[in-house]
Amino acid sequence: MSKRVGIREVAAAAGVSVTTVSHSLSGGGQLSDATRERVKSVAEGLNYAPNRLASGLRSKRSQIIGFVSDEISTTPYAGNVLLGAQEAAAANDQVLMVVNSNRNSKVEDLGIEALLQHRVDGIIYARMYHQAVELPAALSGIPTVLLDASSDRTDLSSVVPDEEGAAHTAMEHLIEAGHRRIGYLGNIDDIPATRGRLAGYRAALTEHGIAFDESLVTMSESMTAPGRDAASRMLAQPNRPTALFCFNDRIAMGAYQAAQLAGLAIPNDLSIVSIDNFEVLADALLPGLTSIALPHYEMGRWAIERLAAELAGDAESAPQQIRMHCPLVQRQSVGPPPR
Amino acid sequence: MSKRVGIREVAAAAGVSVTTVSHSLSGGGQLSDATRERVKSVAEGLNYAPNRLASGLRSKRSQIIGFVSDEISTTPYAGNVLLGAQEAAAANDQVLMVVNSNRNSKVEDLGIEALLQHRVDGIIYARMYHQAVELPAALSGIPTVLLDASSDRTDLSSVVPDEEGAAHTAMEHLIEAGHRRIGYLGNIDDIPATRGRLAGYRAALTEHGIAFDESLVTMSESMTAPGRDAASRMLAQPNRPTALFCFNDRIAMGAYQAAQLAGLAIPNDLSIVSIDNFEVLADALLPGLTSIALPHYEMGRWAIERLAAELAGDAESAPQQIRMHCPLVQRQSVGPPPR
DNA sequence: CCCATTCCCAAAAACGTTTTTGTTGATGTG
DNA sequence: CACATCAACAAAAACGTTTTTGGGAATGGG
Repeated sequence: MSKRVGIREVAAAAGVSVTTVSHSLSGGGQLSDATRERVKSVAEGLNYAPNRLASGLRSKRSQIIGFVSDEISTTPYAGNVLLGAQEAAAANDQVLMVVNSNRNSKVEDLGIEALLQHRVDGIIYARMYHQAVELPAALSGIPTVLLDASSDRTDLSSVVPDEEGAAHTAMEHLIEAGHRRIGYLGNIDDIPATRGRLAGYRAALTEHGIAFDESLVTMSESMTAPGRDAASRMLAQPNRPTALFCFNDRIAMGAYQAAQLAGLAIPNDLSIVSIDNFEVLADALLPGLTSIALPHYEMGRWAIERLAAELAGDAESAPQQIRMHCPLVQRQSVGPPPR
Repeated sequence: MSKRVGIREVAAAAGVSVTTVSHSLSGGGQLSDATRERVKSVAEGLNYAPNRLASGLRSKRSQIIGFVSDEISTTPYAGNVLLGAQEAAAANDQVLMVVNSNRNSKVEDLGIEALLQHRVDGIIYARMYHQAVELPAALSGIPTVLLDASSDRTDLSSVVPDEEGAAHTAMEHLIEAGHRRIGYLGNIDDIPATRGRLAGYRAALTEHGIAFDESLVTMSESMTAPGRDAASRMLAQPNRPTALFCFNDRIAMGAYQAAQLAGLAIPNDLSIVSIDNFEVLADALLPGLTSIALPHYEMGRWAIERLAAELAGDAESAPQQIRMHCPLVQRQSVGPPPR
């Protein structure tokens, strides 16, 4: 592995010009199939691999996709998004260059500038939870796809979880199990998930002819302790709900603790379903927490594939803003309502 | 932003040659400080930014660091490692290209090959938990630093957590709180952490003149359910321990559940400390779980900095294999032993 | 005052590809 | 048979830098 073999060595070995080698490998130009194949096998035999710096320089295609996210630590979501993106990229002969802003727009601009200097072909602009964003100016002029983020730009493709559908699925599951009095432990932040999940909750109730009851809805910070408090208050009500739909797994964990404090067994006395499918929590809880999964891996894949399509100019289809389905992951926290 | 300005535009604007521009910006060559400064300000004014593909092609320095890991999803550790690495890289004017093998060596080889084609300057070969690795052949010939991984290669730098020290710190904390009968809920896998943490447990006991007691040590899979079972068995013993040191947070969560089942309150009846500082769990548990943090962010930083030093040929210091300190993060799961 | 340094800077080559433009011999056409 | 067309390939230019080599003017020493 002392020195990588270049296109000229291949050309010499095959007895053709470098032009022919380049065309053979890229499928361009007009060559006889015979030479094309011969060159290919010679290249293979010499273990030739292109220098992407050189090819990118000339062809204006670096085969690098920039991935900028706001916050890569603190959540295990990032890993799945990245994994999906990377696997899809690999399938396209692309590779990911990642940059993290840590929620600092100065850092973000610097990171994007670095990506641009490296001539990334396009950028995935990702958030670690669904939110509305304003696109940084540095991104004008480069193909961009939004991931777990939405904006008012209709000229950009984006993918976010179907929040309303997720809540709806969760509620359907509880209703099918026989529950009619279902509490919602909601979130208080002004983010799309807050609105979407509440809407899904209400829609499912309406669909099944269940009246909406103010007293069955609370809003709190989406963390364990506030969730616990909210759940405790709700469970202390005279006509307590037989099931709780939680904004996310952390709140659900608080609900578990509240149930324990109230002496209620899950799922016999109380059913719980939530959103996140945060496996380390959901699997670890006793009993296992039934939860709606956010499609992080799939969003990662979709974003890359969409970007690839737009880069290919392929089927100059209009940009798409999609909301992705969120599947239910059943564990043991849901049962029929107590008699 | 229609067209990025190149070095020749800068040269023209400054009234010098491209050579001079290149030297001015890189600090090379011998130029008068006057021209150097003038060129710099002209470049700045024109908003010049180098094309890294071109500069890398000629200089053989792409300023890209490859990051290959075995498994980027499933754990939130990856994010912190990546964050540390990326921040350190940014400080060196480098950027990260990430590739994930998903534990598949074929995929790994392909990923490494892609990195090599992009002419990364060096590679961080990372694992998501401390383990011994055999270096893939593809990595011979490129500067490499191991992260959270150790090998028998003494010519490679590596950084891993100080497993024994971590266990020792945890034990010191319990012993200082007054505990003498301390159970260890260990792990069963054949990995460095298993050996190191057990060694740290024993060392701390010995240091404080506490006899090692077989019956206070169990080994189980490092997940919640097995941890719960192991803890239950241990707590059912006649002379039960007053504190538990857990291999990791998942087992600790099992211990919490076992304590609950046994009617023991934490920390009044039972103290618990573990290793991982897996915040989503540790913060969410009631009471908060005191845990030793694995220095993922710091390992990420160190690996990049070490790699940069080796790339610079800087202080041709020998490769270093270091074990990094793991700090204690106190929450509410430790108290004095019951009377 | 002449020659050798030294100080600045510019011209040209190089990096490894892709793309554009040329060239050659074969084939078809009227 | 002269000419246009075409297939198959090669030569050369180009991408935007960095590095190597060259060279003129100022400086210093004898």
